[in-house]
Amino acid sequence: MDLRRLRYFVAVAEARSIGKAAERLRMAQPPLSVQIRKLEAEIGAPLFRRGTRGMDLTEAGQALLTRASEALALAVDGAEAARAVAAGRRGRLSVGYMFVLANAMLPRLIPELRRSVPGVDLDFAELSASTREARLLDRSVTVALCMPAINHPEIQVARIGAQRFMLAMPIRSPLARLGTVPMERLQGRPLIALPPPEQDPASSAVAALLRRHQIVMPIASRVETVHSALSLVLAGEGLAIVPACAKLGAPRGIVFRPLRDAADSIDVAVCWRRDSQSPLISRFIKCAEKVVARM
Amino acid sequence: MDLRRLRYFVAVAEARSIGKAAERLRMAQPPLSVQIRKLEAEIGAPLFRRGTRGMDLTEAGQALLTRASEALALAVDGAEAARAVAAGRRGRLSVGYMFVLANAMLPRLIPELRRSVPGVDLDFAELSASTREARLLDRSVTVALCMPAINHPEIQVARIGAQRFMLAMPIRSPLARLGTVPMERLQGRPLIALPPPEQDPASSAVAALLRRHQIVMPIASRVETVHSALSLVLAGEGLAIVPACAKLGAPRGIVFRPLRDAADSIDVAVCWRRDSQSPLISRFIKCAEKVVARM
DNA sequence: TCAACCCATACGTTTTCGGTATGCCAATGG
DNA sequence: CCATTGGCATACCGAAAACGTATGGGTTGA
Repeated sequence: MDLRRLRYFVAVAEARSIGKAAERLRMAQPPLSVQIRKLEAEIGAPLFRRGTRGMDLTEAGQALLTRASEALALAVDGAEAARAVAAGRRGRLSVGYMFVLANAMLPRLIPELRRSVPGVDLDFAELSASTREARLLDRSVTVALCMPAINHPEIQVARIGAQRFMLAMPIRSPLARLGTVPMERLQGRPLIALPPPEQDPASSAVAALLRRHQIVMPIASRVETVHSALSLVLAGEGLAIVPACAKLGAPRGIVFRPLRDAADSIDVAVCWRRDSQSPLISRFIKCAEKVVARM
Repeated sequence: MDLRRLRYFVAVAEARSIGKAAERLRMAQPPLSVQIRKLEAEIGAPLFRRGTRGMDLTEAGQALLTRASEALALAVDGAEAARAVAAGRRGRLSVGYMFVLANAMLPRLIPELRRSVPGVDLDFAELSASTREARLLDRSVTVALCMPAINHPEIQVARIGAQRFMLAMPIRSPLARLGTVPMERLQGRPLIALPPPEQDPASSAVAALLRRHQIVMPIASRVETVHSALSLVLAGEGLAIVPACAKLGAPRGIVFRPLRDAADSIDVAVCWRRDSQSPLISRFIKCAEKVVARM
């Protein structure tokens, strides 16, 4: 069963004549006649009644015609759909994100994306650092919004901005009086930490910052997310060092202060599989850059 | 866009490997590899990611896969549907009939047909004699139940039985006393006639019967159908000479009597276009014969 | 009876497809 | 570190299929 034959068949059925159909198909009449007879031989039944004034579908031919037209349409539609997906005009863009970042970015990012990639299904999932990496690798997400970037040979990274570290504390903490908190004031105070570096690279940036200033902060608790950390800070369990964007959506009663002499920041990055060459990725990066720039 | 290529593509996508797919397709690996690359060239985008352990669909490939599978299924289904119609396993059988006959036959004919041609859509239409002929010729009905047969070079006929002529009269008519009515008793009595022979061949059979016995009956009325004739008979407008099957469904107050010395009968026939070679027609004839035999 | 129209057949040419042989690359194992 | 294995890609050749030109045959209509 050959698609060319079906195309010829449909043309002849519509033109009700081999000659007319051959003209429309830009070919000579005899080979078309041959192809139609071969199709009839393949089906095992006549598809046309040959009259003296052209061809006319038999009932079997009509049964074939409807399905053949559909099959043809599906084939060209399939090719077009594949091209559209390859060109980024259609498809799915699945984004893995972390809540701290997304809370600040998504409200602007989503409309930006809808404008930039119309016709593409968007799909967002809040994921922990290690899950983001895993789901990038198994391709169940297309891109991940990370802070900091994922470090993995298969994963490619585009830095789209940075977030300064801020100290988060309860509003009635004595440090809250200061506009900027000197690093040495952190010495010995309890820290609400994120999971250790092997699970979440964010905490290694904090650790590096403290180490550089020779500050030791005992770890009062380890929590999964920045927002959990802020809850413990509010409860007086300790201080947290978090990216500036955590301000958005932080509970009332928490204040944020920059750390004096510590211009440290943490990279905001888009990560994706090195072998995913979808044009949606660069479009996503452009959108994310634009949103981060205005944060 | 070639259906073979799509078939190969689907096979490779399912096997996730060119080698495995080639095995399943009973062909060597290199030509399959070539065909896949040709398909990718035609689409203009890679459909697979080539890994060291086989092939994996890209997003574009997935978009193509769903449609390609559907197109393949439709193509084979189309071929099968055409074969089924040609073999009479599916299709449509459109029957044109006259009410007198159908009234007696349809209740048995329809179940018979459903058993004989399951899967075929049945379609019945009551049509006048001239309309039956016209709609056979333009193929809007497949077969016609006629009494008598249609006479036309393009139309083929199978005689499936005959109906004796009966005299229909009001129950209180003096002739009703007789078990059999001698032809000479009809002389001069008013006749309720059907349309003239050029419109309905049935009336020419009646005319021939009367002429042979040298009976003249003035025509009191011409009506379209046998049942209209019976209504006028009931009203006392005249007598009617009708096929025996008219008894079924005749209004109360009408009696039917055979005509003595007149074994005349009118053929019951199935008619169809000479060039409609559908196997449904012979099945229909068999069913109709069976039903007529038990009338 | 002739011309026009339309489909079918015949034959030579060209395109395309499939098979075999072989190369390249990465992962695996001693 | 080298050899082996597994998988896809490339090259070349023979075979099959399709297309075009030329032509035949049947029907319609002037």
